[in-house]
Amino acid sequence: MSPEGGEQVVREPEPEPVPQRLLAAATRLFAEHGFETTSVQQIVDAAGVTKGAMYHYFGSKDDLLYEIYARVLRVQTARMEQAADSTESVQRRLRAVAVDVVVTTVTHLEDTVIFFRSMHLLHPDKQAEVRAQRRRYHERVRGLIEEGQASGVFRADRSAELVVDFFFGAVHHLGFWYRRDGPMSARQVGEQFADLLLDALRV
Amino acid sequence: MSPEGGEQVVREPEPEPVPQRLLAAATRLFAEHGFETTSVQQIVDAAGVTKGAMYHYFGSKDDLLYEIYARVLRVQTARMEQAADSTESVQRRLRAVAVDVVVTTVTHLEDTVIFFRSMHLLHPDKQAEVRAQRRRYHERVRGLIEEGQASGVFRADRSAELVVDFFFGAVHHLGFWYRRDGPMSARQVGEQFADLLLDALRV
Amino acid sequence: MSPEGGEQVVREPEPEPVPQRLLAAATRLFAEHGFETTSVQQIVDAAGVTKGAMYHYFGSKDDLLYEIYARVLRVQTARMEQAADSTESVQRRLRAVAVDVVVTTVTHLEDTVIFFRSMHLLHPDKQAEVRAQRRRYHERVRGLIEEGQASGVFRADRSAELVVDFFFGAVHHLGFWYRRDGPMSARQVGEQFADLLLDALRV
Amino acid sequence: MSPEGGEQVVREPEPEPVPQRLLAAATRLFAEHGFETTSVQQIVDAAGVTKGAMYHYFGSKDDLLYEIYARVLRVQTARMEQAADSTESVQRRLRAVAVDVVVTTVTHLEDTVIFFRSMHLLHPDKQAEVRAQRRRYHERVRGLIEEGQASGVFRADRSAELVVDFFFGAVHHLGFWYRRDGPMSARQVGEQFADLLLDALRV
DNA sequence: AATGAATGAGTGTTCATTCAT
DNA sequence: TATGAATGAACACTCATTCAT
Repeated sequence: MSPEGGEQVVREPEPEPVPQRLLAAATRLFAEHGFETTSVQQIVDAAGVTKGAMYHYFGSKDDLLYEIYARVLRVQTARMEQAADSTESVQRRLRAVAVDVVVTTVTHLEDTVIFFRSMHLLHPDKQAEVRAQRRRYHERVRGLIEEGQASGVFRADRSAELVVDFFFGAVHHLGFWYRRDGPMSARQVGEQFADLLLDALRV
Repeated sequence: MSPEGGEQVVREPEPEPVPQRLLAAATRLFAEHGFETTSVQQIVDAAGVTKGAMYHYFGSKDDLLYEIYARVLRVQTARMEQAADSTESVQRRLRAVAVDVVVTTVTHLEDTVIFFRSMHLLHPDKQAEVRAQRRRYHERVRGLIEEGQASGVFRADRSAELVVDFFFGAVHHLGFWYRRDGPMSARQVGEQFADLLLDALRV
Repeated sequence: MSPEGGEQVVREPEPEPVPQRLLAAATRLFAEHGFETTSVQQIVDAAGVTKGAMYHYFGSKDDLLYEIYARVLRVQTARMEQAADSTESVQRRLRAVAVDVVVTTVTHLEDTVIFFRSMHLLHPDKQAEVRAQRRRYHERVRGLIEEGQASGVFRADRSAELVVDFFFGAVHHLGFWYRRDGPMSARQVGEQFADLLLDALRV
Repeated sequence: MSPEGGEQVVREPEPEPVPQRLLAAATRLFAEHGFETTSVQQIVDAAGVTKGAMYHYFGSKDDLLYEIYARVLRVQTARMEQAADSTESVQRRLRAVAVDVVVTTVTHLEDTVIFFRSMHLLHPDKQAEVRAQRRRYHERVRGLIEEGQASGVFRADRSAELVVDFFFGAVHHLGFWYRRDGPMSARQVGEQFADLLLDALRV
């Protein structure tokens, strides 16, 4: 197995660290078979480690689920804030945010599917944490809409809150029908979803 | 057991039949604790029967889940078809369908939540059955949109299919945020969701 | 369904009585799937009756098993006694008994298989009854051998008891290898088994 | 836990490993109460372990049954081959094989009883495995008989196959009557069974 | 950092039997 | 005679987690 003689050793590519391997395996299995129907044994087998190793890095099976979604949420929040805080017009900023959330949701479609399916199995405290983070996200977007309504570029007789719930409902449901090997790219869907959102706000 | 004398006996109100009691108990518990984390024992205890009785009427725990959602789907399909096949203008018909699906979804919000959470745990055959039924539903609504696009009352540069997926995504996600004791009635949400849908199709 | 008017009614052939139908169904199912892995529901379904009907005629599932084998044992005992008590020479009588037990065992091969597999599941009292009846059977055959040994036509240095156990062991094991659609008829096997038995007793 | 001082510690005798304890307990209980009427709980209680431990080592209750008999079959096959392949005369080799199979069958009488009673409950694949192994065993013995028939030391007008079925039928039925505390030792029965087998082949 | 044997509480499901009708 | 809904105890099996090493 190990290099026998020669000075010049050809290194195997550094394997992914154990925690990453575990998260990747868990994501795939949870998406394929569901959180509850995937056993810790299956996860560690798929990751090529043992149970002891998993419990060394993660406190519980729940922790894996939490980490999977928390990662996505961090990424989405960072990207959304960058778009929302830019110097563009509010229409362009809202459109950018809308396209981006579709694209990143599709990029992490498994994580999103897993999450909306299984959030209710998480410990209430962790559920609350994620919900709070999601709420902050929604509120920033709602702020964008209200900003446009206040400045007259968006129609003001639409409830900004309801529009946000409507739009993100559609986005969070992507996992139920979007197929990566289907006819539309993530960006195409994002553009069209953004169109539909802006339709609803056109004066 | 039966009344002995001739005097007027006060009858206990006829209790709900066992299958209905089981479905009601299962719906409540699945919504509250999730499908996988609710045991058959909890269900039969809540329904006041024994496990044997449950397995007399339902083949499995899965069957309960299936029945819960199949019932809703039957109701929604019947109501949608009535609205879609009326003699009103296509705009009014589409609006009626949109309002109605929101109202019935909210009426059966628990069932809907349960279903989208747990569909993946159903036997593949049953999943396929439900999906097929859902697809027929969507297709009828898409037909309505295409009818309007063909007759020029809806803008034709929106993908009817994408609009359907967008709209029903938002509807199916209602369970994640709508609260019956909140500020908006189901009908109010339905009217506003219908507005947003028609915005997207206005020429 | 039943004839309404006409004098000349065409009768369906009288169906087998319920108890017989139950025993026949039970025999087939026990042989195919085993006693323990056949449910009472399967038996009554196969017999085209309901559970209540079965419990009307049989006290328990055990009773079916008992009846199945008791019937065979009665037949075998009657036939054996007829052959053993005839006026032929002892060699011819023993041979006739040997051939006959093979033939009747093959005729009722399912019952025999079921019985030796499942006797231990019977209530001890019923087990004892059957054992006693079997023992009487064996003893009558042993008597035949001892009669031949006493009269000098069979070699006396073979233990009659052991020969009986040896021979009937082979007979009772027929169910493990004999196939009705195989190359040998029951009678052929019987003749050869009889040969082998008499070989062992030849002076 | 470990010895603290330098003085001579008296070690408890190393306990049997868990898998062996489980097999021993299962054998005893299956023989006493039958396979189907022995619960896994009874087995693990008797072995002094928990269910989890059992399922750590054995895939199922079936597996225990399979292992019990597979072990015996391995032993019997090895011993038979040693006797059959020796340099003795074919008569002496066949006799040695016959005596030995009786002795080892009696030594493992419980396993044999269990097996012939319960083989039909095994998964078809495992049944096939065992049958195939048994068949190889029978065929080696049949080969021995045919060898003797070809060289003229056994009478050739007996079907070797039928003789094998006859003899092993008797052997496999030992469990129904042989008692270890009875008047005959296993070896005595073996010698007499061998006599009866050779009687049938004497020219 | 990592193992893997062992735990023990819990799961969905089966089934012979009873009994009011 | 016969029904079939209902019982209730039992069953094989699973699994997240622990812990001595």
